[in-house]
Amino acid sequence: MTESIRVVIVDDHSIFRSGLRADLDATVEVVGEAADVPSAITVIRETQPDVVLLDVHLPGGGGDDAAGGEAVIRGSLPTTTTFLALSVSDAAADVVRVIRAGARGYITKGSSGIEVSRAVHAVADGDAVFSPRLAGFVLDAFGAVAGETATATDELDRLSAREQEVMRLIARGYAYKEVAAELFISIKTVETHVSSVLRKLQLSSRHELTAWASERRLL
Amino acid sequence: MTESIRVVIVDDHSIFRSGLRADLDATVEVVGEAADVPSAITVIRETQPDVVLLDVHLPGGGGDDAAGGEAVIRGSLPTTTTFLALSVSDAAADVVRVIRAGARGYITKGSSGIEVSRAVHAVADGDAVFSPRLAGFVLDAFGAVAGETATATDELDRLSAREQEVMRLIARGYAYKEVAAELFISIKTVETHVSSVLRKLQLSSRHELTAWASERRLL
DNA sequence: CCTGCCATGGGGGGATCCCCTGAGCGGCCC
DNA sequence: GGGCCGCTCAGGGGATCCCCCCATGGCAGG
Repeated sequence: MTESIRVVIVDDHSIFRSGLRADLDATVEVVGEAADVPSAITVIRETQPDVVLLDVHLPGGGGDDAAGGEAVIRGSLPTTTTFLALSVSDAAADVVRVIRAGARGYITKGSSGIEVSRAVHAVADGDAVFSPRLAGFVLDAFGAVAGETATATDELDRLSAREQEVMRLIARGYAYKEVAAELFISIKTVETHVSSVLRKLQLSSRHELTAWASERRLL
Repeated sequence: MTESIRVVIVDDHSIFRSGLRADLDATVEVVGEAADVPSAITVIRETQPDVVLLDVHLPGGGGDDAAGGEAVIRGSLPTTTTFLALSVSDAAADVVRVIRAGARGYITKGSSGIEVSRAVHAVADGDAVFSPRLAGFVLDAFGAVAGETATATDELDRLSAREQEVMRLIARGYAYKEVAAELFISIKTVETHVSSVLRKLQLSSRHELTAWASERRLL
């Protein structure tokens, strides 16, 4: 940890590479640079850096899809390589794509050298790092994954245990007779339960019930 | 940024607080400590720290729900306060809960003082930081959010423009005649489109269609 | 003991869904 | 010009959905 961290900078602007190289502090050693995807792969293979600083808008992805770069680089290298994405953009689509391509962090180019150095250390340790404007987005998205499940409890416990069973099956698209077969009860009983569920949740059809359950991730 | 960052440590183990205070580097100034939720609120109000280092498993949440603490603290303070969660646990449920409570980062107690210092600086700048074991989890969850949206395009463009229109309305729970009124076409035409959609997507009912669209966040 | 809630079941009926067959019209491509 | 496809519309029919009425038995609370 006290040793310097070896990084490779991949960016198509040489001035930006120089600036980054100058601003990174003493604990980060730049062992290579590349301006495009093919040379990046070569440099990374040769130098085996701890972290790759990767510009999001690399040319070479082929046409308007200016961002196939990460995936290509990623797919051409051992998974042990760690990426930290640099971008002028804070668009949601860019963030998602880069993260899916395997980057462990995403910071904007407005960051100072000290901030970049800190982020480099963090991802070298395996941490995930996101710049301020992106952090909110990522956290919101993450929280949403399991989030609404919590608030649904309030309305959900107004249903009896049996009604909840029926509700889940109905919301998944089961027909009444399928629910009946699944729970070993009569179709008429299923109808009674569904009516109760719709009344208690103030819904008017099984379609709305599906949407309701879907929003709350009860499926 | 070159000034020291003022932090408050909230943890029910005094030895851990002392260790953390000793291990944090010179750029971080500990201006207060607390061992439980009520005193934490008081201390934070008085000292107005830049960052609050918060133990996840604080007692005082009331009974087995050992984690209501963050929400209580969070709800009692201005939203400008930034939280960094510390935990021995890397359970998914803990992470989700803490993030939803408003923490900007989550690191494990196995981290060194240097690592904690670095994380404190990061969240003070507005970054989001996650420890190695948690990073993978968070990134996976995040990627999943928008991941399926991308792959849905493949199946989605097999539908004609009109079919997609009808599909979206149907998936939202519109009745056939409502779709017909919305699109100024006959109910029979709607039926035809729905049949095509179901056939092309290999589904058998509008309920499954709702679930299909919901999973891909097309609503 | 009576009232309320829950789970179970039934009859009936109108609305809706889903599929079948069939058809006309306009555009695109070879 | 002749297929091929998409958009439009129609009739009919069986299955399903959702509501109305109703009843029985169990179980908890006032």
